[in-house]
Amino acid sequence: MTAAAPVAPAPTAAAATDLAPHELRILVAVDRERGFSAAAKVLGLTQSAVSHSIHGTERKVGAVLFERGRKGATPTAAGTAAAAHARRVLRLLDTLAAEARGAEQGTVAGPLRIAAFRSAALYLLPPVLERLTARHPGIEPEVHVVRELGAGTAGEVAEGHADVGIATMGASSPVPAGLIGDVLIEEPYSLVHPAGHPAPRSLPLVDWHENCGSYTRQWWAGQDWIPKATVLTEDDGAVLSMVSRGLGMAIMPALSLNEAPDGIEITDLGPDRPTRSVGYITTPELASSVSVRALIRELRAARQ
Amino acid sequence: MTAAAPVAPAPTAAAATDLAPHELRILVAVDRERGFSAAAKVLGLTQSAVSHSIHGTERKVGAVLFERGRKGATPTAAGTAAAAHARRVLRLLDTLAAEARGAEQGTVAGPLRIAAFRSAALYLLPPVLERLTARHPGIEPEVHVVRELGAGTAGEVAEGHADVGIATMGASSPVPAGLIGDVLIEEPYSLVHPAGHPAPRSLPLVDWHENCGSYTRQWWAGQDWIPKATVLTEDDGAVLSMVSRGLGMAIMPALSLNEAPDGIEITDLGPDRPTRSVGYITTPELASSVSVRALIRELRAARQ
DNA sequence: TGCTTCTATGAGGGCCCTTCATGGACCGGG
DNA sequence: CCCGGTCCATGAAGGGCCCTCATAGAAGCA
Repeated sequence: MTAAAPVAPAPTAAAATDLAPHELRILVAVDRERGFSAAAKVLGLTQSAVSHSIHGTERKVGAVLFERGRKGATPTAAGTAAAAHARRVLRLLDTLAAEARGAEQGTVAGPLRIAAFRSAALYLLPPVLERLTARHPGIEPEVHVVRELGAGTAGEVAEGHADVGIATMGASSPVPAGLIGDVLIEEPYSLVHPAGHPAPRSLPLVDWHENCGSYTRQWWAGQDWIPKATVLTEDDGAVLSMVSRGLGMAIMPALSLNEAPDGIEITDLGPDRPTRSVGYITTPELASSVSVRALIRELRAARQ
Repeated sequence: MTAAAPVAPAPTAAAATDLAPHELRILVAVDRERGFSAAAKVLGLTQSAVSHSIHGTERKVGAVLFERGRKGATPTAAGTAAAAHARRVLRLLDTLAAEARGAEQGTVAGPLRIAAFRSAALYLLPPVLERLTARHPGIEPEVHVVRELGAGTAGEVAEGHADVGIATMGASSPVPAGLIGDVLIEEPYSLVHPAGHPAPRSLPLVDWHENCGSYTRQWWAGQDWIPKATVLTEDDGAVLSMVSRGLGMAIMPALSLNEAPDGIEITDLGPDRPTRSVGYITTPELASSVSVRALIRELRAARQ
């Protein structure tokens, strides 16, 4: 019974496959800073530590995560995917502690990162968040305005930058693969034009980048009226500004019309008007988190 | 730039708040087993290690997670919430590695880890892998022979040790939960016995561990012939060897008969013969990877 | 009162992460 | 051309952390 037996120090070798939180943080930092040295500086570590850590991570994952070059490190496809997951894991670790503390006190607390496109952040979220924080004072919502281009708000959620996304959803792709969500409201498009204009339909159509034409394209196809010209602006706020100055007319969803200035007339397009769906998106693992569920409940209640 | 800085050994104290994977595993085990000692036994650890770990976890989380009592440990509300999150974190950590590998293979090539039972690895995979590597020279298949006991090849896939598993599938449980797959071939069992034996059915039945009797049990139930004795051997190779030496007869699937030595006679069991299904199993994440899809395509093509 | 079965706690050892030194590779300028 | 600058890689040494080994305390049961 002395120290004779070495008492197998590591009976299971399978444990060597999971990544520790510090490894995840290093992975995320390298992905963000695009370099080992830069990541080391941000983390307060040595470049050597980062190099060793990434090396070990690549061994455990079984894939090359970064392309090392003279100008730093650029993530491979595997590295990008791994960093996205790492952000989600770290986020979930944060909520674990926050919600465990909340469960002890019977409250709901912790940060809640929301990605939303501009008009949703300005006109849809404020009343919702007001009621949410009134009901759960511990929740700290944080809204990031994201342009609904490319992956958009859903991309922010998938990559672990946000917990919940407010997104426009085409009928074709309701929710991206690997995420979950639902439609909250279906809002109509209306015609907006300078007030008192004699022939608004003769003006050029003003559109903006985020307004993926697919929502209105089908409607246009059924119209015998085709605008002579189309002007593309930066965002829906700029569209309204142009219309109010008499420079054109536009087809805009209801959310964007909350900020309609004077000098603008809004015309309903009738029963066949185009619509777009606005919904929420989150990850499967966060969907069961208390704060996310509380937010979704308020969103649903607000849609009426 | 000299050694002016005191080189603080622990510059950040915030790192002390996140939970390592092994702590999460212990947390989940205690929640499931309702006791420190029971969890320790399951994890192959000491009760002391579990106690220390939970203590540290509670300190990091900032809440009491378990109510210690005479009959073990029962989770508090905070403990239940924490354990639920811990399970999600562990699952996300698993998918991290799997999806990173999948993303890497999405490019062109990479290692492809296949878990297969013995006879599949010896007689089913070689021609398939030959065509696969001929078509995709970048793919490096790596076959692990796994005994089809317990979780078997599906377990290897579920635990992230393999990308694709070749498994025998009972009609009852086609594919384990959380994994996806499909049946490739349905192969018949045949009677094998020493060549020229006057009364082969009077010999003892030779069976082997992996041959989960469930496939043939139903067939036996419909037979009026019940073997006098059953001998259990290590694997199907040993069964064939015993039969060839006249020590018994056996009911074996076609795949195992590829290596039939001389002195063995194979008899078809007729239209009501028992069959077993052999299929592939993979994870949803990897199912979309190029190499895995390429392998499955070749497997399907080979089944004819 | 023993026996059994829980958990708690302190001391010590080994693993692993980090730092410290290097070194190699590459680029641009004098 | 070489030299300084910027990357990352690598091997060796140190320290923190986690685990095991003891041992103790507490509670139920015969």
